[in-house]
Amino acid sequence: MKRTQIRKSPKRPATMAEVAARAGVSAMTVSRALKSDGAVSEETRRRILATVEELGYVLDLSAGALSSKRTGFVAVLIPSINNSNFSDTARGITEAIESQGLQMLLGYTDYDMDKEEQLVQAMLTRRPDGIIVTDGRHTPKARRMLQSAGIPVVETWDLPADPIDHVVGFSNAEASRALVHRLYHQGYRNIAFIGGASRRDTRGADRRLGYKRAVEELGLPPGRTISFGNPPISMEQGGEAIVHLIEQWPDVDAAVCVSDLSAFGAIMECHRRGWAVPGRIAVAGFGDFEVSRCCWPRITTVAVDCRNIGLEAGRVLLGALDDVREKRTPGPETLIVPFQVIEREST
Amino acid sequence: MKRTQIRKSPKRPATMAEVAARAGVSAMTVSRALKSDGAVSEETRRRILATVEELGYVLDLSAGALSSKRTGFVAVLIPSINNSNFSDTARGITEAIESQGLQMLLGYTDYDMDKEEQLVQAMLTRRPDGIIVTDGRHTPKARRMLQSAGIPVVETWDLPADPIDHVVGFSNAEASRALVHRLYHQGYRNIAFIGGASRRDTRGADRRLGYKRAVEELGLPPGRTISFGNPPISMEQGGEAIVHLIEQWPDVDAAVCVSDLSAFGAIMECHRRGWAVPGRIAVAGFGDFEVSRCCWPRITTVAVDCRNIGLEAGRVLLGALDDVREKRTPGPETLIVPFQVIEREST
DNA sequence: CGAGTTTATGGTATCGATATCAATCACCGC
DNA sequence: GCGGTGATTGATATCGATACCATAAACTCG
Repeated sequence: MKRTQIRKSPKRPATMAEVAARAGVSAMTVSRALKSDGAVSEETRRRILATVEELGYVLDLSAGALSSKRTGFVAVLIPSINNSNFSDTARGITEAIESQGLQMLLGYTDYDMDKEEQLVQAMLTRRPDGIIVTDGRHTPKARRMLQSAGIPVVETWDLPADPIDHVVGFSNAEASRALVHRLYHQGYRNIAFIGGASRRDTRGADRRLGYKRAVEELGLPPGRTISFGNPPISMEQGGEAIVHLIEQWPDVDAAVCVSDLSAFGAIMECHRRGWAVPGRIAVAGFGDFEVSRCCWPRITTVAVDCRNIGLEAGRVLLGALDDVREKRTPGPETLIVPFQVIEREST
Repeated sequence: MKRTQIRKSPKRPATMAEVAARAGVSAMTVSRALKSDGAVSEETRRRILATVEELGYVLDLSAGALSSKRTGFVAVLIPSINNSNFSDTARGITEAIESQGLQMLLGYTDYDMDKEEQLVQAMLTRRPDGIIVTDGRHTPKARRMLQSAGIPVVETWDLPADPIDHVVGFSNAEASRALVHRLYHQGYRNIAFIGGASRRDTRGADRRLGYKRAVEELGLPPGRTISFGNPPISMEQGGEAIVHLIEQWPDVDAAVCVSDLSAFGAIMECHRRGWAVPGRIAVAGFGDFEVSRCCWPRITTVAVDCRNIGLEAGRVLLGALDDVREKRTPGPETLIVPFQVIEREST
């Protein structure tokens, strides 16, 4: 037996059916009126929109997602939200996809592959239309889930040897190598590396790898690396590290840091101790953070256009979604974005 | 006429019904087995989880949300994702809610009320279980939508005169006022304010207001304020501003900046020009960013525990959600978080 | 002017889960 | 051995939109 419930309470939000009834049309017509593409006469649309306004109706996309099989979500995993490089990428992604009515579902992995795996699972639970990750390495299970999710995947900030699907990135190792070569060109011969030993920060590990390759190629004294705890590496840790570095190898004349933040911390510590930068030791960073452009001495670094990585990743994803819709099946796309060594006063 | 579709394609993800059929139980039992609380015998659960694994089944929450009328989303609006104060708050919120299986839906307002209004609308479309905003002022329409959404609302980073629902924040004006008083106590008498004139950054405007009140109370020369463009304010802009400031009022002995970032930029510019900080001019900031603790001179600032604001906002929201579930109806909660003036070498 | 096409709209099935209530079964105490 | 209690499971209706197809009206053109 079905009983009609009569409620006066305006608590329960209005449904599309109610709007339809009130406007004297079918629910389907209301649905069309609320999409931009829907073919509805101008007059009807006006009437419907007025009713929507009157009832304070808000479309329920979670219901729409179920029937249309498109959620309009793009899952995005970044290592940390506090790192402005990654948040710039997230912003770029947002800019690229919001014009298509897509919305970002953001998660932080804390530089941890296991956390990434959990997040991939949690995100897939929301049935995103696509997913963008900030890494080229994953746990086997995460990889499997990404592959079999049946949605476009974009790996960014890396150039994986064996991509899952699409890629928008650059080689952290190559970038770091280029930076060391530049320092060599400037005349430095005892070059050390600070950071990047953590198993967690794979991009940092790649940068260290590039450093190692470079010192080998150039015949410089190898093995001068200092590491510290888990990412995210702080400015303070950069300061501590450079002190250890100079204690351990007093002849070093340049330090490449895994990121500008640690480079900045290192330089400030040098100031406090009266070590001239670059007189006593040159310091370079990675990432071209705002602080590096603004501090004194300004920091030599590797610049990548982080926002652009996001824009391109979003663009590639949109393209892939279009391909699915149009039943085209082009192969995965790999886009290599440029990096640039910027020489400043710290070296 | 209905035709049975036989597909070999594993493209289409498995459904709960398929898992159920394969495990020889009903869909309802699968659903229970996948929730932690569900009452299912150990033996059945094991069998179901094995089948889930075998088929690579991933729960579809977007379908679950429709029937349970709970999406598990918490919408969070922050002014900018690149500002580590706000991203720390977002991180705190995530920490607080993820234990309850809730997920954050993040949006950036770009310090723009109109954008906030659009975002509120877009977010409500996803039917979040609650919403957290980083402001106490909103467009009339945004306010109306928040009020009538029928979900708990938490306003943070502010103490609105007329709260919508719950509040977790502090008075930016009071904090700024306290900072000026501290400078006065240190002996500064010609104190200026940099930033915060934008109609967009209401927190910045409040800080400027607190400054004005303080100089009035203390009988100091008023009106020494410099503003610059729209937020987010950059380090570079802080540098430009302090130059204008000193040109315009050569007798200023201290500058309060709307944020640590502009304070840092100002200090660096002073370095470049050979103006001693604090000898020629003292500089204070707001927000206790990492750079202020690490640079030299370290920057006097107002510290707020940003992550804690997020944790508390999350906690308040969870409480409110519990209240709804248990049909309790306590009044809105207002939690005032402390701030602290930290005196360092820049003043 | 009639066949063919386009435009606007509605009816119905369906997306994939969960709420709710009912049914079954084992076990317990007296 | 019987009613009662709690644990486990299932059947069915439903959440609120959109896809898909059908239909009616208006319009096009040789």
